[in-house]
Amino acid sequence: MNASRFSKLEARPSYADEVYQALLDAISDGSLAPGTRLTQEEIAEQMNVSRSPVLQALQLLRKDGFVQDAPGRGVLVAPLDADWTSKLYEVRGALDSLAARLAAQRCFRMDRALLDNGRTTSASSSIKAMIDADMQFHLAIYRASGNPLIEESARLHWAHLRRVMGAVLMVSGQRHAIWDEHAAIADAIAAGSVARAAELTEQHAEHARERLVARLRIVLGETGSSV
Amino acid sequence: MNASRFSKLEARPSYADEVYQALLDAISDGSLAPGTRLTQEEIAEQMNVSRSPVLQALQLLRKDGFVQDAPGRGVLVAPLDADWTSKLYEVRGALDSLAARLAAQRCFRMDRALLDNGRTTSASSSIKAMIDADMQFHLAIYRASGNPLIEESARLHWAHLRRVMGAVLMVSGQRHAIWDEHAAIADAIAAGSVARAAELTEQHAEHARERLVARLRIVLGETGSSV
DNA sequence: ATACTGTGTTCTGTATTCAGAATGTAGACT
DNA sequence: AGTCTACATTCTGAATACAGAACACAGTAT
Repeated sequence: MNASRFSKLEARPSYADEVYQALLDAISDGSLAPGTRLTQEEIAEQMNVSRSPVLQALQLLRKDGFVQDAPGRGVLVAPLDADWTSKLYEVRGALDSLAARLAAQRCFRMDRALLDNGRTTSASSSIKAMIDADMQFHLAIYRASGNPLIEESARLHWAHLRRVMGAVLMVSGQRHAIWDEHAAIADAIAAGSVARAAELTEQHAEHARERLVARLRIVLGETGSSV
Repeated sequence: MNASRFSKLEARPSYADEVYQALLDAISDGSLAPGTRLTQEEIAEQMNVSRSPVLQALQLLRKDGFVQDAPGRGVLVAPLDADWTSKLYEVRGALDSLAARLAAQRCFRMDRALLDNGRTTSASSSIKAMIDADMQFHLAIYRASGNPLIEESARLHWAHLRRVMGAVLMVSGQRHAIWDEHAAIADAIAAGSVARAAELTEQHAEHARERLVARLRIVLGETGSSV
């Protein structure tokens, strides 16, 4: 068997991984609402597996902060928390800024389609498409940074943010402002302006944080900020 | 039962958590050398539990990058990797810088004992004590930042770094330079000099990165840098 | 009526069993 | 001798079985 004519078939992901992904998706896109009670048996039955892989998946999700231990009765899809989200944005801002700096050092030229696509989706399409375009833009920068750890962390952050974004239903006017900022960031990176790219990115994260957290507080019926 | 005379007994951590911690400690402090093969049965027997909690613990550790899937035969304690470590330091630097900025905004006055303690340990004591003092210094800043997510991420980073630090056996001269930098950072934070604290911290992380990664490459017998 | 206690139900985490995949080894064949 | 195949071994991940903790409810005593 010298002729390597056969394509490698990728290893089947374990059930535990699949359950993890399925739950993560459902939680991120809001189809599992914050506060929902989950039991291992329920999930196991619905996905046609035993409780073992479900248990493992839930442990992973707990570590990531997507579910909490409910008092005694199963686990809870983590409720939305404005303070926590605000702090998550702080971390994300630092990471985004780092990624922008690194990408600018390489004068990364982003595919303009990402920007164009973002603008068009922000005008018309669904919330989901808007969030997705947003994420794709930032993911491109993470990848361009050459540091895979950034994307790894950011993926988790974005899963959390998707949840919040979906819940607060940003209006398209705000979305437009976002893509102006995106364009400026892309230009700075392509021009190799390291400091400027970092600064714009930090401001962008800060703006996004303010917009999002303020709206989240309204949705949650919170009165003031404790942070 | 109105008199609350009884101290709450804390919930017993699950076996899975305990196995996770025990393995994490052993890997971080080097008693489980990089490249060591681990089997679930071995661990289970040594810790007097069944394979179930061990499996869960290993999944967690795999997600954190402390172990890898060995080809077909068990898992492997992750080998040290200079490039990867370098990138980890990039992320840590960004987070440290953020923490320093936030701590400086609050003019956090650090307990001088941490600094004094660091200097004395760097002169005489064991490697372990030196690393510990280093970590305690940075942990204090993370806590002072008021953003618990920073400490959460950083704990993982430090577990990785402890491994590397232990492996390269820094000489005490370098250690001394570190505590000069620490003192300067603490001063800047206490003075509320946000920008300066951030800058010093970033430089500190960069220095530490260069020192550590260079030594690691020597230990690993690598020739050049691909980053 | 109210407060307390005992019991049933529910759900988790751990142990145990089971089935499948990968490696190593011995033997057969050229 | 070298190579291929069949089998034994080893190890994992999933399924099942088991024991203990937490809540809910009912019944009893005051």
